[in-house]
Amino acid sequence: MDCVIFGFNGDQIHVLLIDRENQLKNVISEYALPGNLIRDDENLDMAAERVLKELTGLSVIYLEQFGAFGDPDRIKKKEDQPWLKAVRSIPNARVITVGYYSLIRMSDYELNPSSFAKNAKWMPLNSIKKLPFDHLKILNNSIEYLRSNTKIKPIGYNLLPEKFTLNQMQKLYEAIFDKKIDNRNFRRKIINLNILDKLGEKQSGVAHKPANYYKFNKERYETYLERGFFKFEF
Amino acid sequence: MDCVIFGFNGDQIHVLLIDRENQLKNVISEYALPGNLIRDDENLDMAAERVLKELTGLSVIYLEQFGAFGDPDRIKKKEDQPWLKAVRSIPNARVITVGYYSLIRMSDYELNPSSFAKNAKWMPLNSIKKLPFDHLKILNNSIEYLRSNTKIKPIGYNLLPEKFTLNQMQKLYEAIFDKKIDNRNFRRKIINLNILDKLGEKQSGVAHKPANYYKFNKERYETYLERGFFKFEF
DNA sequence: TGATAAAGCGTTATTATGACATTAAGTATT
DNA sequence: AATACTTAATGTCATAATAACGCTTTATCA
Repeated sequence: MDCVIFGFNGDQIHVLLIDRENQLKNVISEYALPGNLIRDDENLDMAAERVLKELTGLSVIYLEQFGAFGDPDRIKKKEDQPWLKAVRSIPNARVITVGYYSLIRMSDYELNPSSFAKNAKWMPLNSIKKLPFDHLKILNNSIEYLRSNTKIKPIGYNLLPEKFTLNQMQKLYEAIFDKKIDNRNFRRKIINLNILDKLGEKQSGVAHKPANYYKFNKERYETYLERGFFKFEF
Repeated sequence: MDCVIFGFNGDQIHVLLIDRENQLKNVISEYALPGNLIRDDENLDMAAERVLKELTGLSVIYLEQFGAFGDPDRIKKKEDQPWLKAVRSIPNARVITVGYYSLIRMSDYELNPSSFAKNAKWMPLNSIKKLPFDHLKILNNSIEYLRSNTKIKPIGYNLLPEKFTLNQMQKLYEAIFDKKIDNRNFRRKIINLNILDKLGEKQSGVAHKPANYYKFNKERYETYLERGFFKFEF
């Protein structure tokens, strides 16, 4: 069971990693995806929730499964052995893992540091070059999954603040796809979806034209979550 | 490891099931998805291939993972106990399964019955009302997965005969989505994709205007397999 | 020769798309 | 008070895609 928790800070996509050094001394410091074994009495969704909570303190409402990973050598890397020997009762037992991911507001997590584990840390997605085991593969899969999900479903309810501007939303999409998007076309598309309600409010104190605040229309958002938007509906 | 093998006979979607009675006497006759335990030395893709081959004789080129299933009570149904006791060394051990699916031409399978296991059988998808364990849930998930895949990728390369008519292709889509599609709009959409090459050939011996045969343009087909077709590309 | 059955073409009104430039509304600076 | 600066927000146009339709074509069969 491994969890990929994506966060957005208004600019970059981040991933929540845990520092295994704090879990165990005299093992090379290394950040990893929060993950652990599944108990015999819990289902996969429950396991994901529990593991995440135990390792990071985070209670996340919605975790989604995106794949299972089971290369026989996924825990065979030499540098991963010390950690396994220290932590697992059968260090070299074959382990298949199930990947879960979620999207959350980074700010929600940063605001209450006391209640969270000290060894969890946000890392900018682009800066993650190395992870133990097959976590890099798992991470890459989760990103692909996130991207294709973003193409067929609305997204942002759990990543953006409750009130947000269209440009904040656009930045989120740009961060996910790692590319610039034309602002007029983006606006038109999003607005025509009708998943947003325009609030009367505007930004204040900014040294430029203040933007309007929007929030998601939950009902329509959820309709699209179920239905999806496809080019080929037939 | 459980496999959902979809087949198309020109009219209905079928699913390949195995009859457990032939595997083991004095157990209630029941059809199930081909499935078995994963070995310690094989990865998930390999396991799916092997399990399928062992249980049905089928060598399938392409199996795709669609999900992991791990409710603690997925093998706790009373009626499934005799079979488990007879077959598993630890009958009530907790088992998490990974679902794989594939699409194949039924005719390929029917033409060489000798080389295939006698206890495998095609069942029309619509007629499958009961399966052991959580196989019905797995099957339903695979169908959902197949449908949403069909909306974002070309499909049919492994389901249709090498040469086929546009109407055969339309019937495949109608079978997958279980609904009628307008023939002119379907043709236009498919043709504009440019994934088909029109052969000079026509049907013969049919009591109506003979249809043109087409085949997939592999190159463009694969381009779309990778790229997908999305409404929201940004 | 006409009935039958499926194949396959075509139109129209509406909507969505991509590519592109300018104006608007605030603060900050002088 | 005037001007600079910065981001927000709106608009157009040519092209492409869509859904909802009806009619013609080409074969066999009786």
